[in-house]
Amino acid sequence: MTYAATAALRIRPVMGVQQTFYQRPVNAVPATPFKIACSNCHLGVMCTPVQLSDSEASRLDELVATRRRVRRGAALFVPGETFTSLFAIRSGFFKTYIATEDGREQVTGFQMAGEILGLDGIACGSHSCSAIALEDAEVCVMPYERLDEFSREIPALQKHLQKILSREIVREHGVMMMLGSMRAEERLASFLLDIVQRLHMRGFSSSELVLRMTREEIGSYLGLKLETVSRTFSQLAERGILSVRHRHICIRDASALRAIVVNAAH
Amino acid sequence: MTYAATAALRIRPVMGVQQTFYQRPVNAVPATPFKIACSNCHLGVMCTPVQLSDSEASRLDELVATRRRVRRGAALFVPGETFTSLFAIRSGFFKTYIATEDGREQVTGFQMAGEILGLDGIACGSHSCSAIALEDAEVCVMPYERLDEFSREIPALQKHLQKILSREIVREHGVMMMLGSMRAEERLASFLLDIVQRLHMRGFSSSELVLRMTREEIGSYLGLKLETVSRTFSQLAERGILSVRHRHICIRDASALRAIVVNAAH
DNA sequence: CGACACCTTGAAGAGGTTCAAGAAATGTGG
DNA sequence: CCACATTTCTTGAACCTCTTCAAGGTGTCG
Repeated sequence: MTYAATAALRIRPVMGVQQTFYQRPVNAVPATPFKIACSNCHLGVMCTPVQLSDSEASRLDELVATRRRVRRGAALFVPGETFTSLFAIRSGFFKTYIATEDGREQVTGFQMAGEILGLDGIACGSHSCSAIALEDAEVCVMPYERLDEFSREIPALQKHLQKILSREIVREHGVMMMLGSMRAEERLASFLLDIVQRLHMRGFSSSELVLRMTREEIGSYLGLKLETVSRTFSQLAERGILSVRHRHICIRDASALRAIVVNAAH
Repeated sequence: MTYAATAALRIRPVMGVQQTFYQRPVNAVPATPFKIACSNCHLGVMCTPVQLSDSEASRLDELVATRRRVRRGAALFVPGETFTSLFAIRSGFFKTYIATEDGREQVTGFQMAGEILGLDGIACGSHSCSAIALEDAEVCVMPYERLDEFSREIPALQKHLQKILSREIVREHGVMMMLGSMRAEERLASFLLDIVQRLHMRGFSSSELVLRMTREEIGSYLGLKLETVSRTFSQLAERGILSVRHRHICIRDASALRAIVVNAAH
């Protein structure tokens, strides 16, 4: 077993079934192996790539001030909270959402290990959305001031933070496309493909997954009501494209699922 | 007339009616006057605020490599094009949109003078969306490498670029909310309020505006068909909230318009 | 094991889309 | 500068997708 794989296990222990959501099926072909320990972690990509000298690399170890545990259901930050740090997800699963005065909520994303939370706070010094852990989680706390200071010394870091921000913008463009011009079935299909692809990058199955969010949260993200999400799951299952047992999803016909997203003429 | 107002005229000449879209009505109370010439320009905010020494400020004049004219209907950049520069809009009006293989388009935003284009290109070194001028425009070309270099010397600049990126993320959260959980009328109302507020910040009327985009482009942005946009305009006009003469819109009852966005219970 | 949260499914209804036709602006070329 | 072609906009009617309301089922957790 490579160091990379060990690291992966460290990030997301694969133990008992109860704990092991998004578990890699026993008989699955090992997914594309990691090149380095943190290759599936933005922070990792932020630290490791290419042009870092040893001294720079060791300097980066100081970037993470502390770790912070977030229990399932608890908030990592809430709107209005002063922005002090970015958070790299070490383990666990989050949702972010915004709320309006009149009580409407819109889930803006689901984040998993290796992704960065808190980017919204840079804009005006306080957070504008909530980040809620959907399973017990641990994050690396990176004080923004420190990050900024390090960026000045390590140009690659500065550039990388900008890339992470830009990537989020591009991701949201995709969400806008989905919300603006796809039908329910296409939205759910592209959602599942997105989640499963990101899990696959982390070494999990590309066909099986356990959702960490409710139908209502999926619906909020997709701009649909929970009943519509449920019905659409059922329809895809009936057509043999998925098996759905509550939150346990198995993609039986991935190309059919992709075809739904792409071929959806009109 | 203050220098600020002069500068505003320089940016957007107010001459004949044919040329003067978003014209400030003759009898309108002058809108919140500019504090400084570029206060309504991200680039300006990037350059001018607080902690810049004279030498730093003069250094920033070198940031803009060239100006570039973009004719109405022409592209500033297209998907796949190598990312080299950010663009500050000096005058004119743009739309950005992404397209899928199957020909669907989604307008991701409308940009006006003082706003920054090209942020999507940072993510992976090439642009992922198109930027099209909706009226003859001029942009300041800021080579990214140079920007990056300057950022290292001028910490405030580095921070400001991050803020611009983060602000775009937050803006898109708002779009997601709109697309995900608002009805047609609410979407159009929030769209108009957004546009008119941004125009007002630039010294134009807070009640009159001339749209630079078609119903179809508005519809694409709002996740609606052009017919629905047209009908919704008509309904709002019938209720006395707007006057609509093609692209010339007059907001007759701004608080009613705001109430549509906020009070939309459910 | 029982309470609670979550999910599924049905039926009726609303909001938005589609298709179609005509009217109003805009731009073009003579 | 005017007439014509083109684009853009409006409006109607039928249709369809998704929502709403409601009831019952399933899984989870204390």
